[in-house]
Amino acid sequence: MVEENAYIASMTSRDHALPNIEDVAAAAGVSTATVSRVLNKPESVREALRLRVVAAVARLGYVPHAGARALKLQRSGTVGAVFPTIDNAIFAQAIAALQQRLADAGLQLLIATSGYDLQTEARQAMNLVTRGADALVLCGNGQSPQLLQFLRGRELPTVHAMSFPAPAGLVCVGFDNARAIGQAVRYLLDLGHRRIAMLAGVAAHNDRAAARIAGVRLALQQAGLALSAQHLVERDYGLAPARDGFRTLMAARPAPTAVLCGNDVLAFGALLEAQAMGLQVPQDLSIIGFDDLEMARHIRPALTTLHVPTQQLWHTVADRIIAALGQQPVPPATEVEVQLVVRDSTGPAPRRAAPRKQPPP
Amino acid sequence: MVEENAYIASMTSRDHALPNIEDVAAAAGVSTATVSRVLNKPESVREALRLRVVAAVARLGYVPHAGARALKLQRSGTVGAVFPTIDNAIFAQAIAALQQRLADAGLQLLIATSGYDLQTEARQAMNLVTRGADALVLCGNGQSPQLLQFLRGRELPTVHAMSFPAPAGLVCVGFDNARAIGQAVRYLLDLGHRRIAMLAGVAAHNDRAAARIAGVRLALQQAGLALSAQHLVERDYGLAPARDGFRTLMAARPAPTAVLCGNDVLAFGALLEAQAMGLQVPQDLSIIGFDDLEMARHIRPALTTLHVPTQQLWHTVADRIIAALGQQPVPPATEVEVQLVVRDSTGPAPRRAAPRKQPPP
DNA sequence: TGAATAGTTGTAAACGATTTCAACATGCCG
DNA sequence: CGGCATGTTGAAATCGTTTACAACTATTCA
Repeated sequence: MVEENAYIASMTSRDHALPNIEDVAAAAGVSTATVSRVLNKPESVREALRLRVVAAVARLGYVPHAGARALKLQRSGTVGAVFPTIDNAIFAQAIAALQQRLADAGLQLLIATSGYDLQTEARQAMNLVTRGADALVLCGNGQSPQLLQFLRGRELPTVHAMSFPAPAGLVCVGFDNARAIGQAVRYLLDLGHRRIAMLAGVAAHNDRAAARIAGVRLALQQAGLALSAQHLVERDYGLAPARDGFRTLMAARPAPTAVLCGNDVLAFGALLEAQAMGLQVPQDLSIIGFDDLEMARHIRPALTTLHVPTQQLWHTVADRIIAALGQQPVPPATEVEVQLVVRDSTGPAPRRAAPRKQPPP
Repeated sequence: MVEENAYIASMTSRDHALPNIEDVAAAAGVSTATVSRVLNKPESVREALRLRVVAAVARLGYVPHAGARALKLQRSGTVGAVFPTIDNAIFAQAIAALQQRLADAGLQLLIATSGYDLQTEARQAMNLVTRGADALVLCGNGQSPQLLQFLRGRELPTVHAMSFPAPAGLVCVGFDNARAIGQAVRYLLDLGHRRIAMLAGVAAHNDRAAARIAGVRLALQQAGLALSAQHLVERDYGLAPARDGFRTLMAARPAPTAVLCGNDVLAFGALLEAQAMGLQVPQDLSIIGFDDLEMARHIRPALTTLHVPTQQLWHTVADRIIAALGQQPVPPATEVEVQLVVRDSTGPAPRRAAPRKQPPP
């Protein structure tokens, strides 16, 4: 059966190239219109013919040409997304959730990365559009003006994820970074901490990192405190930079009794470096993260952190995209809830001024 | 300036749709052929004309239609890759390296995930081809027969990553999983360990996990030992399953003095659970991972593991794809070197039979 | 029986780019 | 000044689909 079919196939198909819809039509003895209908609206063609066509498709191994399809339909079934990096579990999960939901709607995700650089983000986004993306997903709302202008000109459905609210005219799904981290600050204040430091992401070119710093500033200010310059360091999101940054923070005098971290990766670095320095967490020092990665509940001491409902957030992003592509109305701003999860890396402020060592003269 | 341009644009372009190459040609007063040449082979058109065209392109915000281009050129400039998951740092790094190198060659990466399921992998791969992928990257060489047949029929350049060698006719870049893990086994044997257990990935539907188990079996056998059933558990790659699996292994009697893990994530789980159980690593128990993720050198005790040159591996994968698309010869099999990195999670086998507790009767 | 209707199928015209081929202009040489 | 090579440009065919429209068949009802 199989050999016979293969033989027929080799007789009927043009042997120099991939099978065509025309080849299939010829093989099935119908017109190309019928083949197309079988593939796109099967119920509109008679059972007998349909089976003949399906058989021919299978026999020739026919796959419709995506480009031709996109050309005729004026859409590619493709959604572009630009992430700062892929090498951070929070974005890996984001991609997984986004892709999954889009795939359910028959959409393919195109991914690009910006390395936290606005120019690169703009280039990559335009590149995705060039490649035929029907819609775009971006992180935050700190895009370069020229990119925003470009998108406005194209009327391309775009969703800004992980920020809330967004400037007028933009569709966003996310949370208020400043307000979210305020919860953590107030929690530390309630525990009696007064010397609170921040190990932040690099604010330049990253609106979320900047918002988190601003949130800490604001919450401290509301308690009559300030975030002193020496109690704020910014580092790239990586374990090695985090450990270095943490060491810098702990060299400040007076040393902080609590360190708020811009994300969980920074917090893991801080935790590990604290252990290496012989500090007891949370007795000597409290540490708080942001994101609630899987490792946060497994590491010892388990990390107190701000839980971001990543899956929900990115599923919602996908839903907004799907709605927009389906010409359905899209709510301009959607907020997801970020909640403090208290685990074992935070505790009451220590009584002593500086834990353990005295500063060198 | 900007407003003026916008005004002109709105006058000259068909206002109902995106600008066409014809619109650009009209705006510049040239033929579509010239516009195309300016975009693809600029040196072949006179300076004066070229500038007129470039200006028109900018003014209209023209972007060539990817589908039309793919249709005419019979290639999309797109490479598909199917990963088991994205939510594991080893694959995140892989994607980053692959994407970066492909982007340098003007190629866009299309990503899909299989969830470690062969049927899903086949579906996703075909989906990527349908979407116009010019080439394919797959993990391992354990693909379903029908997928392999489909690919043969299409003569689609395909690279199998992370395995070596590959069956005849397949192009692969990777390492010999069994041989690699053999190094770790021999190292443990040299340290005096005799009761060596394995916390493996799920072998069914994952040729790499299976090969690693086989490698441990073989290396033990060469030393006159065997991997007993109770000293092998398979778990999904996640911290929670890893901890559960580790607990199961340590309940075996006699308890193992060393645990080889199928990858670093499993090893992290084992390490954390060991600490939770009050075991001293490496005094009571040695643990070895596979992959050498960034966390491996930061976690305490630092993890002894098999270092995989991920970046090099995936850059090479990209190079193979680029060569194949450029009609250049492609070496069928490329091996990268996996090396044992000794850190602090391994040590001499303890003298006592079972660490700490005695087995219940 | 004939006409109207509903249900299938085919013909052919787009969709938007690239590129062959021919036409034209220009510069050079004899 | 004629002929030839060289360099630019445009007209038109082509890639593989989808779909509006027309054509045809079968069914139903008067």
